[in-house]
Amino acid sequence: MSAPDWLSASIRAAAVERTLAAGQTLFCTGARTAGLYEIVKGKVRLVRVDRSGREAVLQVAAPGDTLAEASLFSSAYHCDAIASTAAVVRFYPKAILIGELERNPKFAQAFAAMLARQVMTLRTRLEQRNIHSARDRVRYYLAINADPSGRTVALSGTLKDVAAELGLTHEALYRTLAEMAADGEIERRKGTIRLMKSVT
Amino acid sequence: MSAPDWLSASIRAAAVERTLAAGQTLFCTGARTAGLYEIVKGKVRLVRVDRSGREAVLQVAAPGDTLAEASLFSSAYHCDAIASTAAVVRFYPKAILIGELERNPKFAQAFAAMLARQVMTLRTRLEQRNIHSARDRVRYYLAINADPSGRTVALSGTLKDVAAELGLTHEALYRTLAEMAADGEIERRKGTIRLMKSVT
DNA sequence: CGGCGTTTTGAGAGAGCTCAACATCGGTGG
DNA sequence: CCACCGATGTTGAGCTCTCTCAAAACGCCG
Repeated sequence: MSAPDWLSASIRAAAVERTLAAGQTLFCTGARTAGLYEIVKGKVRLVRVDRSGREAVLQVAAPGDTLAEASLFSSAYHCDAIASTAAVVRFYPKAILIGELERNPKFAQAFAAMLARQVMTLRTRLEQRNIHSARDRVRYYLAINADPSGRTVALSGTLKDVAAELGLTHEALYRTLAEMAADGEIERRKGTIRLMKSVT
Repeated sequence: MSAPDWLSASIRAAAVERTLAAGQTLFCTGARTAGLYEIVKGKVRLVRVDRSGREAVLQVAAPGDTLAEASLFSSAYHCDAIASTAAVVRFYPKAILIGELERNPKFAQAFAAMLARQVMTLRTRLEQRNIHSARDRVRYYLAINADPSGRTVALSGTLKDVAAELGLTHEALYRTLAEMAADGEIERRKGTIRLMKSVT
């Protein structure tokens, strides 16, 4: 969720890089936890699959983000990690991180802060899921992902991906965006969306 | 999310207790963060209110749980905390905790572990919200909140509260429970629900 | 050019939401 | 002790909204 400025040089040295093809699985639910990953390139999504086969997207990690931080304290992964695009990840073994956590208070604090940010992000997503109207949910998404000017939103990946992240079917998202564009609320461009109304 | 075994005695000493009436607000969104709270008695819920007035329940803290941990690293609260019942909370000032975090690696590690557990809990709730069928969502809730025997679930508070936690209207929850009882899937008793089918 | 995945649009149905009425329970006060 | 009151619990009916299934246009890449 943030550039890993909290990873000290000594830890970085112990890291191993790994390349993933699009669609490749990094780890599965139930597998023993080995450590955490930092995304170097590409996108990796964290999902859980329920028995009906639906895929719930828990997180989409972009370069600089880390994956599976929580699993440091757990013996098995609780989600599947799948590369959305071709990707490169850096792997940090669990034992080294835990050792650093015990020895280096600065690192421990930074790590805790990172987890705290994750908690807030997840809460925001939970709040988003409470919005029933597709249009309001899209508005919320746009508001959160808008660039500092609050005027444009860069779309991460395909609209289909965005739909999954929003918990909508892709059809519902297409329709909603089309309506919003027709109402002049947004303007669609290649890979970005311009907000015409300022976000309250 | 866990008994605060990670709070050292010296920190405990600095804590202040406070009593809340049912419905009373502990803190509001946007207020400057003062520290975190431990629930001693009663229940306090963490909510966000969207512009349509809907209340999204982010967490229901019971005795032993802590509230607003993430806000240690943030200058303002991001949710409202409201007592669901009459409650007693213990307040731990931010400055003391941060000091301890820097000085005591054991504490920092325990704190990080607690946050990691929160992250997993939130992900589970996010997954739950992805389930569209009311019945499946209730099943999921029952499975998660079942006691070790996996046979009975103690209802925390009113069914209305549970409905809010599940992201359902209370009518939908009532109906679903009635149907499940009619189908022999559950048995309803005062304050508890017995699962008749074992959870897969 | 052909194939595959994304993007679009259409029509229908199901499921939960909304509004509404009523029952039930617990507490309060006369 | 009983009437009253508010909140919870319960059930009914209609409606809206998204999901689902379907089909077609578009864009990208080999």
